[in-house]
Amino acid sequence: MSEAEQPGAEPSVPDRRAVRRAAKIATIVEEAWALSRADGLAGISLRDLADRVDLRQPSLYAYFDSKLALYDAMFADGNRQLLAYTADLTPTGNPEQDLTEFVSRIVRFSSDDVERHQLLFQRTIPGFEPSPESYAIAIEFLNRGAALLQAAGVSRAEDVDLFTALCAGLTHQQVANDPGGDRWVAQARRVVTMFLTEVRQQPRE
Amino acid sequence: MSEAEQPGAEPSVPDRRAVRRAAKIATIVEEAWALSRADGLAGISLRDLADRVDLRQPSLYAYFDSKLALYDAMFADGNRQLLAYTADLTPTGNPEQDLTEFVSRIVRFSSDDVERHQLLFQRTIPGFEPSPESYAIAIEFLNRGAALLQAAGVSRAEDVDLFTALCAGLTHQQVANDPGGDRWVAQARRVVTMFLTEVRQQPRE
DNA sequence: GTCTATACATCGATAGAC
DNA sequence: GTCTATCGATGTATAGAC
Repeated sequence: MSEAEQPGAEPSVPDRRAVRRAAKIATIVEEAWALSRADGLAGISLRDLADRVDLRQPSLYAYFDSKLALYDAMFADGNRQLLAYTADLTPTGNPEQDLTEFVSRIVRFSSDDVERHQLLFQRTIPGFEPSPESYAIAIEFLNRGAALLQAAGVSRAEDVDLFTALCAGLTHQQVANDPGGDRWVAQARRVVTMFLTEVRQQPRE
Repeated sequence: MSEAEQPGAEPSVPDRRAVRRAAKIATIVEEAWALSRADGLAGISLRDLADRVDLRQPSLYAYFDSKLALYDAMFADGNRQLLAYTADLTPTGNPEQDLTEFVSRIVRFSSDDVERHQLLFQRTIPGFEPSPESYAIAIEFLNRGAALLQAAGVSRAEDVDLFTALCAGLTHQQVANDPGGDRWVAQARRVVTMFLTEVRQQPRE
């Protein structure tokens, strides 16, 4: 916890400042999620948020240019959480098994936090569009799914479209009708099997 | 346009008033949809809405107790539109064909109006929950779908859950990634065939 | 960076006159 | 039912001290 500078360690000072700043931003985003769970995603008040992080409302502008910029940071954060949520998945050599686990995770992830799901997968905040930097994280996740599909021999655009619709459908129903439960999570394997059977039955192109 | 009362036609006056009132409410709801298409569902301003229907903002409260009550009227209206959109579907005796047409209609309906889809199928407005009366209309539509499934020999809860997820997935992807288009509408038949094949392959209970 | 103080426009909602 | 007037809260933004 020493605040003393090491001689010759000059660059460490701005680094420490950057670390502190990043930590504060992380705290703000975390509290913003907490607020959204209480008042809805669109119901976040910047004054309430400032209270939670021991700041005055104008001081939030030292970290975010606008409320939409806060949503953008939350969007990036949520997508990073999604990547982390599926990070330990290692291919077993059985594509059907891998896809099933992948789908289960996605549905569970959405079910775990409805507001997060709303921000990541629904366009609900008027005027909000993710920045290219934040969107890149979302693309990274999509690529991970595409790689799994590729390993299962799925690459045609219509087949990929079908798969994304299946994932979206399971998550949507899970979130809307059984949040926190597993009524649709439980159908992940069935859906993947059904999907692969359908795709493999199509004539090769 | 006579305002004179007919002798002995006393009950017709409150009736006419009720009709006028209902017509005004219908106009307000219609303009609310138009506004939501421009500014987003959550972006509706009661002042803008009042302007569109030649009222001052507080006068809207003669028709709706709150903004949430307006959303409730829109929810009921949207579900009535959905019922009307599928009203001319008559069973052909071919359940697969009937289900396909049903799914196509649902997806197209959602694709036609993203904000309407958002209000009907997503929980996006903080604090909004449909009233029992409005929700009953939604249930009526669900029952229509359940009847079609029954005709196709589908009645198990897991199978119905799977079907609703398939519908939700197609509509979600269509709305999110190709609004107004038909990229996922075009997969309706494929999805229904895939679904019925899967369901009929399960052991009878 | 953070604060106090303040400003502005907009919002949903209410009171009370007519 | 409709109006005018007004309220409190909000998002947004800035000035200026420390």
